[in-house]
Parts: sequence; C-alpha cells; structure tokens
Amino acid sequence: MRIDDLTGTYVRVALDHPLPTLFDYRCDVALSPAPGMLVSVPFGKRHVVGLIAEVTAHSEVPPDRLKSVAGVCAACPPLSGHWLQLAQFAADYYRRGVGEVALPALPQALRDAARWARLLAPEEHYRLLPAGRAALPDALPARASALRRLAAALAEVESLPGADARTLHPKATATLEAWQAEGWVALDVIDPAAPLPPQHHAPQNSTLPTLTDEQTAAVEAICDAQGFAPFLLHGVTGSGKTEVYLRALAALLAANPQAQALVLVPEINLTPQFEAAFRARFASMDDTAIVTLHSGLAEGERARNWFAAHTGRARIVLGTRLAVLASLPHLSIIVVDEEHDPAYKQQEGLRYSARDLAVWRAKQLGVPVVLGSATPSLESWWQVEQGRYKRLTLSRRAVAEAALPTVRLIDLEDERRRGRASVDGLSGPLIAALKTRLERGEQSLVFLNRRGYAPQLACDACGWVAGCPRCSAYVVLHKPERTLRCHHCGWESRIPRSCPECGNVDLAPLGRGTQRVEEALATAVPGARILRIDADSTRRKGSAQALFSDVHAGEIDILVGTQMIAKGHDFRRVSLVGVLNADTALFSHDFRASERLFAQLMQVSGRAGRAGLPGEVLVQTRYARHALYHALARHDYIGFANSTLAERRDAHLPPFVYQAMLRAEGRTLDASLTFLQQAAAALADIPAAARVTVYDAVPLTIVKVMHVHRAQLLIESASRAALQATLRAWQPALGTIKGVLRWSIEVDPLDI
DNA sequence: AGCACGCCGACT
DNA sequence: GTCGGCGTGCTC
Repeated sequence: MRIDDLTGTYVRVALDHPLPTLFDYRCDVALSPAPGMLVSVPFGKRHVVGLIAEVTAHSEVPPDRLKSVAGVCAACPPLSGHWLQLAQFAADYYRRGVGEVALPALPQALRDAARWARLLAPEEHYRLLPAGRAALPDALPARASALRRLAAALAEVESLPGADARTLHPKATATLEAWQAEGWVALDVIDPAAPLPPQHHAPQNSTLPTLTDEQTAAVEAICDAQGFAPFLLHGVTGSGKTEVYLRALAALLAANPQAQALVLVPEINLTPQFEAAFRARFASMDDTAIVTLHSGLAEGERARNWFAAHTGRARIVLGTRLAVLASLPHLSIIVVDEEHDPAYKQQEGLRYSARDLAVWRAKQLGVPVVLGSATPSLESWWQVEQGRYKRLTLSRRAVAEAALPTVRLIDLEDERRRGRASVDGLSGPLIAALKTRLERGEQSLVFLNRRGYAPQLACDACGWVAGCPRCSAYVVLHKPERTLRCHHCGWESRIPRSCPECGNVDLAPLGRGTQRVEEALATAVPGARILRIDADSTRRKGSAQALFSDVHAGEIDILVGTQMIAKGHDFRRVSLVGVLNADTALFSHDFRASERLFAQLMQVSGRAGRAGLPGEVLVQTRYARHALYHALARHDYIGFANSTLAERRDAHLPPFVYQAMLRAEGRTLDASLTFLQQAAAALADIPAAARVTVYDAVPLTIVKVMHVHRAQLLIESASRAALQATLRAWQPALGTIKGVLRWSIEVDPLDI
C-alpha cells in the first residue's frame, strides 16, 4: 500500500472564474487523473468543466469543504504540459486566472460535460455510392419530401455526418440502413481521437512558380534554422510572402511526417483565400490535414477542427488570433501574416496579442516563427534593429512586370485656391483618373475609413447635432436604411423630420462616409458599376466572400470601402486606388495613429497594379507636405519606421517603454475617476512601482457607452519586469477599493 | 462571473 | 402583509 492510498488523490482544478486560484477536489474516479485532463466538478450550486492543473496527495482545504470530481473526460487526450505552460504564461502576463485563459480557449462543446459522450463518440459518415446516385431520387415517392432532402444532401457532399442526416429526416438512421442494404450508401465510421496515419507530403515541382533570389534566400534561412528562430519577413505587397510561407511549410512538413504548422491571418475574410492556396499546394495530403480555426465556424466544425489539431491529425492549422491558443502537440513552425495588424490584439476578455503569444510559443518549443508584413509593427522592427529577430527582405514584386504603383498627392488646399470644382468630396483629378480607368476597362478602389452616409446629422439653424442617448457620441446617418445609428452601442432610430431643438426641417449631413461616396461616385462617374464593401454591406454571414468574388469576376468597375478592401485581396485588374479623408489620423492624440495610417495606406496602395498594369495611387489631402505622405510616395517604409522610432525613443513611448492600462467603468464619471485615483494612491505601497511612471486618470474620448462612464489610468516603465511586479502587487489591492464598478487591467494596450 | 442571502420601498 | 430592487459575499 502506498502513502497515496492513505491520504487519497486530490486534483487542483482551474476554472473559468475571475478568482485566480485553483480549486481542490477529491478524485476517486476509476481513471487515474493527470494534469491537462478535463473534469466536471460541482462548484457552488452548479456543475462546471475545469482543467486539472496539478495532481497531489495532500490538500490544504479542510476535508469538510472538499467536494469530489463528478467526472473525467476520458475520450479527450490530456492537454500537454507545453500547452498548460502556455496558458499559465498568458494568465500570468495578462493578469488573469489560468482557468480564464485555458477554458475559453477550448471549443464550447468540450466545456459542457453533458456533450462529452456525443462529441467524442465515433462519427458516422454516409457516402452515396454510384448505384445510389443512379437509383436514388427516382426510387422515392414524389411527395416524400424529407427523404428527397436526405437524398439531395447525400448527392451534394462527399460524405454526410450522421447528425446532419438526422436533422434532415427524423428516421434517417433506419432509412440509411435500408439504403446500405440496397448497396446505395456506404457508412464510414471515423474515430476522432484516433491519430491519422502519418501524412507524407510529396512536393510537386512541376507547376510551382519560380522563386526570386530573395524568396529563395528567405525559404532557405527559415528551413535551415535551428531551434527558436524569429524571422521578420519584410516584403512589399505583391512580393510573394505567401509563396515563402508555402515553400517553408512544404519543406518542414515533408521532413517530419508528424510536424504541425500554425498559420495566423489577421482577419476572418482572409481565411478562404489562404485555405484555397494551402489546399491547392498540399493537395497530396489528406483533406482533414488542413483545418481552419476562427470565430466564424459553426460550433461543431470548430470542435472537430480543434480536435484534429489536438490529436495531431491536422498538419496545418490556419486561423485568426484565437488559433494561437490551439493545442498543437507537434507544432514545428508558426507563421503570422501581416503581423503589424491591430486585429491580432484581442479587445475583450483576455486582451492578449496573438503575435506576441506566437513568438512565445515558438521560443518555448524551440521552433521558427515567421512574422510577415510590408509594414512591420515598430515593436517587431525594433527587435530586428536590436538583433533579436532576423530580417528577411523581399524588395521586389514577384510578378516580373509588376512595378510598385506611382503615388500622387492631390493637394486639396491647392485645388480650392485654384477654384477647381470638386463633386461632393471627390476632387477633379481623382474623377478624371476614375473615368480613364472606366474607359480602359480597368478597376479602381476608393478607400475611406468611415462607414455610413455621414458621420453627423446637424441642424442648419440652431447647430444641434444628433447624438446617441446611451453614449457620448454622435450618431451616424445611414441613408439606405433611413436610420441614425450609434457605432459604439448599436442604438438606432429613424431620421427625424425636423430638429428636436428648434423645429427647423433643414437637417444636413456633415462629413462623408462610404455610402455618401458611393452615391457621389454614381453621379461623378456615370456608367460605372460601383460596389460598396464595409461592415454594413457585409453584415450577413458569408456575404463578404460573394461581394469580393464579383470584383474578381470583373463585374465591378469601382469598389468603394473601408479597410476591409485594403487587406490581402489580390485584385488582378485594379490599376487605380483613391484615398479620401486620411488626414484625421495625422493629428490624433493616439501616438500609434500615424503608424496605423501608414500601414493602411501602404496596404491599400498595394492593391494597385499587381498583375502588370501600371498602378497609380491618388491621395487627397490638405497636408500635402506631411512627411508621412512623402514616405508613402517613395514607398519608404524603412525611412518612416526609423524616423518614427527615433521620435518614440525621444518621447519615451513604446517600444522603448512598456505600458499597462487600468480601466474603470462606473455609473458616473466621478465614480470611475475616484476609483482610479485611489488605485494610483495604492501604488505608493508597492516597492516595484518606484520604477513605474503613473499618469493622471483621464476620461476616455468616448466617455459614456451604454450609460457606462469610462476612465483610464496609464502606467509605464522602461523595465518590463518592474511593470509586471507592480501589476502583480497592485491587483489584490484594487480589489479592496470600495465602490460599485467594473475595472480591468490591460497589459501592452494598443489604444491609449 | 453566477448565485445566494439580506434588508428596505410600492403593490395585490 | 409580500414581491422585488440590487449591495455584499462566497464558491474547493
């Protein structure tokens, strides 16, 4: 008899709960518990799913308060020690409990103990056989609509999951059994936990594009890397970064039949085209060896794909930021495409940077990580300058005849002085250029970062401006929907007929959004087929894909939209890009605004002239002499980055200091500010805070959202360790400050 | 975060 | 008399 048998077995369980502590439970289930296993435990009045963090022989908790584990998820292989360390690191760094990091990273289905049995049961897949294809629809009674639906579904897909079949027809199982007997249908049973036989990927050299020297050098550097190797792949748009990813992955996956790759993209819209490129290139691998992970997937599919990654069946996982927390037991390379993109920063819940966690994971595992961008973040650029990341440069466009577009600034002040006409914000030169493309049968993009018709609706007589009743913000006029809409909380109302203050009926839209530009273009460029793409026009799921394919098919002459049109898409026939209204970001209080603007403009400029047509970019501005625009015109990221870095260094801004933000949301602004002032005072008792600068508590620019008043307090330090130590000591002290309000800490905030 | 308990105002 | 407001406190 071992000592464990006398004292019993206890597990320390991480729960998705704001308390950062682990909870101890007795564990007397048949299966021997191990860290990384999922368990169902009684917690308060309910049962929840938690993750075993430790198994111990003793517990400090008084025996009368200990409860027992209700069940262990037997079919899910335990999460690895590496993965638990990742969750632990992220929790520690971003100041959360491990459970708050680990459990939301799992598919929803795993977090419901009642669904464990069903989720992990072998999946039945029905396949229509040739005999069935010939016989089926006609063999059914004409009015048996459910049967016909089932037959149609089978004919449409390669294999139909049993669960889907049963939603189509209540007695699907019996019917399909009968059809099997007829020899019409075959049944495959797939055990999701069974590992796939190793997938050997044979590269097919015949159809691959020829690499430039720079691409070859980059691929070789990545493949030759030993251990942890962070690369910054700095490549102008159209220089063939994706081809570098594909080649490096192909080589690494071919060298090791178990190796897994993680590829991150900033936006859900970009996953379909990446997925298509990867499936085409890795066609020799099993279909299930490439999976996507993003929030747009149906719950079941997300669970299946997560599981494929977790069991090692998936060799390539392609996803958005949430995929950085996927379980990948044989992870061998990570790619972060467009690494500068702010979308990698999660903006609610655990506010992690997927790019930073990707680098951490690569370091933990000793594998290469490739950060690709035409306009790297200044954080990453600074890492290169310090020699921590290795730079790989693609300076030329991959398609031989494609040159970088010419960038021309249209000086709006000058236009005005010369008395040249503009049509509703579209300058003469821009309209002329658009007309030329229309005549030539080429496409144009018009970019402006403001959706809706007009950002404000104002009264000509008394100066009243329509505002949101729940937020301290103006509401945006949406003309097609005939509504006023708050972009902060979603509040909507009809457009008032007259001014609620003075009764005047002349209410005028102020400023311009995409809808208004779309309208103006229709007048200014007669005959053009115009399409608008923004968050409003793509609200329905999957509609973005459909709209983009119209552009690719050449059914559109002018595409107008927000940053959604700037990212990733390889529009072959676009030769002109027009930029409106960019100036506002030049004088923002947010020190990162110009970095973001430069990246956006470089990115949208890159849409022009990709397939060999000479590309032109026209930027309308009232500040034609601004250094940012001149750097843009020279395609000079390096000049822009170096001068901006120098400014940041002088001003003691990131990446030269590390920052954290304490945010408070109270019923009144006063409550929020008072809380933050007390929080600042509490720093005096923390030794590490001696090396930390504390700023004044300030209201957010949009103070009130949904009747909640928001304020924030910035702290920063040149030492990351001092900042972390301060936060660690500060957090418990914050809990003791009285008052009803919500607060949260954000480490490495992007929006100041 | 949930979900209890607990102590004060307007209703059948 | 109680139904229900949300302040406060606990969860192995």
